[in-house]
Amino acid sequence: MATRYNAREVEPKWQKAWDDAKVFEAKSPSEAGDMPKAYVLEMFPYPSGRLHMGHVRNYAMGDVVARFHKSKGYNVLHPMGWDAFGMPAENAAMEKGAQPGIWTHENIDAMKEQFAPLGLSFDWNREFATCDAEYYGHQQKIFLKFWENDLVFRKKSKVNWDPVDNTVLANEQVIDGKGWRSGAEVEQKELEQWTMKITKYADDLLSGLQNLDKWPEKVRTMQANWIGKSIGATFKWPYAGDVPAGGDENGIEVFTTRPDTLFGASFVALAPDHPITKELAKTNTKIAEFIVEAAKGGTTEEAIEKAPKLGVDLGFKVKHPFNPDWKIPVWSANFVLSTYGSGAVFGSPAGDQRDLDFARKYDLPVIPVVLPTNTDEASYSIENEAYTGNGTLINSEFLNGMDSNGAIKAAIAKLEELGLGTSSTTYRLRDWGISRQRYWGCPIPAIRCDNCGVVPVPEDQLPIELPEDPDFSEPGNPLDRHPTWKHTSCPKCGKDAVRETDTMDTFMDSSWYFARFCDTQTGEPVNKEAVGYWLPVDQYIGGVEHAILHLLYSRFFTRALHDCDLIDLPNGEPFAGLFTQGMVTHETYKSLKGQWLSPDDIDEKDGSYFEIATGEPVSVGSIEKMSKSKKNVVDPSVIIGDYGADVARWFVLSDSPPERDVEWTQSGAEGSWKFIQKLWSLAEAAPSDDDGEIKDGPAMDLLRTTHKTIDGVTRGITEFRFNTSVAQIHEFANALKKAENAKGPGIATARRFALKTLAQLISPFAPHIAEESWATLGGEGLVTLAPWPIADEKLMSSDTLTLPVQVNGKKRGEIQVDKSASKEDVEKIALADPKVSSFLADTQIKKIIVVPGRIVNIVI
RNA sequence: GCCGUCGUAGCUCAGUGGUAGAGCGCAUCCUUGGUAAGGCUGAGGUCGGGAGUUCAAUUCUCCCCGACGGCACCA
Repeated sequence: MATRYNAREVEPKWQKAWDDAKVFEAKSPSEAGDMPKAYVLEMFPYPSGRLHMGHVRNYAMGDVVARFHKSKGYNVLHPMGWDAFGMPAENAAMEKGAQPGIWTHENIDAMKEQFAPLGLSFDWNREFATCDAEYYGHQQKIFLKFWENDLVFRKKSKVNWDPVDNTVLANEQVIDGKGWRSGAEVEQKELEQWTMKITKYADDLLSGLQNLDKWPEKVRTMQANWIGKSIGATFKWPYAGDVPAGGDENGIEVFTTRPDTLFGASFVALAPDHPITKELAKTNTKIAEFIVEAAKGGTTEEAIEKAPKLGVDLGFKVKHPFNPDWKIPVWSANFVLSTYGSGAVFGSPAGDQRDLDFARKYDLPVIPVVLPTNTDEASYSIENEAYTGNGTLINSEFLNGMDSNGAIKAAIAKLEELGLGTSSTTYRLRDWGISRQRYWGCPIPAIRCDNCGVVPVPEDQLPIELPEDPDFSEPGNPLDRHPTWKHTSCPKCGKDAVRETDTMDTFMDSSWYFARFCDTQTGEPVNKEAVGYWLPVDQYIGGVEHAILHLLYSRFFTRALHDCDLIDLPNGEPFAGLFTQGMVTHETYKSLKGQWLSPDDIDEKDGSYFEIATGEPVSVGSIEKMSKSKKNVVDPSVIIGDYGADVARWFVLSDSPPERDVEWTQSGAEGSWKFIQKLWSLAEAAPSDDDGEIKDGPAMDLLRTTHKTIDGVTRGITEFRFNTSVAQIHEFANALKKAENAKGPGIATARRFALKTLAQLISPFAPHIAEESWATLGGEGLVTLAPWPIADEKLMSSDTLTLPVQVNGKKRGEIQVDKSASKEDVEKIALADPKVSSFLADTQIKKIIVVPGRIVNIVI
């Protein structure tokens, strides 16, 4: 008797079976023996309290990979935890009076409850939250190690300062120059920051990218751009007169990638906050005014792009390095960045658009020095467009006639000979300031003592725990104004001292959690042996928005941990394979009044949408990432409640390629529901017993289809194209449906084999119905633990082929030939085909092209 | 401006130097004891546009158009 598939009963049953059998617990290296290991990790979530569809997609993908490897006999580590520090908890504290710790743990509990019904193959034994004192205590130990090894230091640097909330803001928290929370105009402020020496590894982080062949090209390019290696020369421009106030004795240092254009120099420009500029401004109001003016420009990209070139003559000159008689004026210009290179450049207007714009504005000379290839020197001139390419050097004394590359080398050699400079490499990457004036983060284990300066907290005093009674009634850092927390004694001299009240950037927390997962019980920050076994993560999955920050910081951390001898990871790479999945999107809806409406608020009638509450028409907007603000969210828990986890999982894996966005639609969800039902009806209709050997006919066809499907689905998984696996399973299900009416020797055997294979193939995607089908079919044990089927290549194709026959490149007929037929035989059969021959009447055949196994083309 | 990805059926996407495909949707019909349904059949495509290479181009090359993403006063 046929029954309806009831996900609500079936899914919890199998989740319990997996739990009872402890199938998702990773084995220790010694238990694993010869098993290969697979560390599958999805970026751990921030515990916002609600699971969203993006999570479902991310974790469903990881689950496919993890379950597949499990079936392939790997020892799989697939852990889950919580990236639990950060601003939202403090915002909740300020808005609702919730204590961040309590609020966060409530959220974790709520999300864990939502995770459970999804049936994901996590090893929950290894769960932790980064806000656990145990975890961040270890992080403090790592911090001390880094400190010992000069990988962390204190540095004054410019930061975004929100004067209302009294805190540093990250760049991404500054929107149009204003604090995202307070709306206050953000100030640039010099602050002492704890800083990670990521630039120590700049070159290694760059060259390491080349070996990450299982990373998306896009991410590698983004990181390479971010690191921004430039090869060129650093050299000095000696002063033509006295050393200006604030200046280095020997001259002004500049960096350039184009020393070949040196003879085109017409000015030297310093950043508005270069020491010389700042010093001169003290006695010169014009310069002082310029600094203020230059600082005004907005921080948005648009503002930067539109900002006109501005400058001020600083009133002194330098000598050209190659000709001491040639005096060049020194300016300060708003387009020179103090944070890049030495904060000073020389302007060679003919070869740089910015320099040209500047020169035209302030009437400085423009000397063409690079002649593009195949250009006549006599008629060559620069108007308002600089030539930045390579060419032949002109107007450049000893460099004349050389090509750009040769001239670069010659110019550097000359600078070295003169003792003014040398070839050098500059990076765009800057050291990582990690101080945050926040409560809800990992306390920095340092103590400030009037006698001894800044002193590390002794390791045996760790963890420095956060106080549980922060006061959020006013802006600023609750740690700093806490009545007792910061007061302590100096570990060195014992006198009264204060703790560092800044906490660490939350990106610190996520920079090593994957190493902690390897052994969450160890009393050390990380267990070297376990890390040696599990790392690198074989497959890491997450959003592309972390392409630079999190992934670069983690690559830095593993290098630093290795150099501090905390782990052994010679090539320093934490993630061997990376996949960045697309978002889940949904249509947006607006009411007549222009308010966003949730999909739950609307109804469809005859193809148009109406607001349920008012009956008014609804305008359908663009398809966008699901977001609370636009209300275009579909709650995974509701979907799971209505349709079950397998349907939700199936949907997010079906339509789009994993790296692209997927649009959630009601009809698509219903389609997934129907398909799950179909899978169940197929299993139920299975013959109860085999009926002998599979021979020719429908049984053999089904067997071939089965093997083709095994191959296709497997490749879809290993190539991270789950949507193609899903499509093949659809086709396979159709073939099985057809086979229900088929007759012939061995058809029951073939169907039973096909159905059991189907259960195995769907198990990484829709594991619950896979188990239920498997059990119905009499499969042994859990399908989750059954070895992955292997496609028999011999059975993937048939003995005869259908070949198209073209006449002059157009298809005119089809012929059936034996796989082993010779070219001559194929020609004969093609020419004999009545359809084909009708096109050949009364003509001369010029040529017959036979491509074995593919096609026949008759040229007339 | 620079870099990258993409453009195939109404929608979401496979695919390939040689027969243009799947799922969903749509239409017709069948079933109404698998019923928040199921099944049969079908329509629907100058494979973004143009040029080139080739016996043959949706596929390779070049140019153009469009969409999306990243970077961007980085010397």
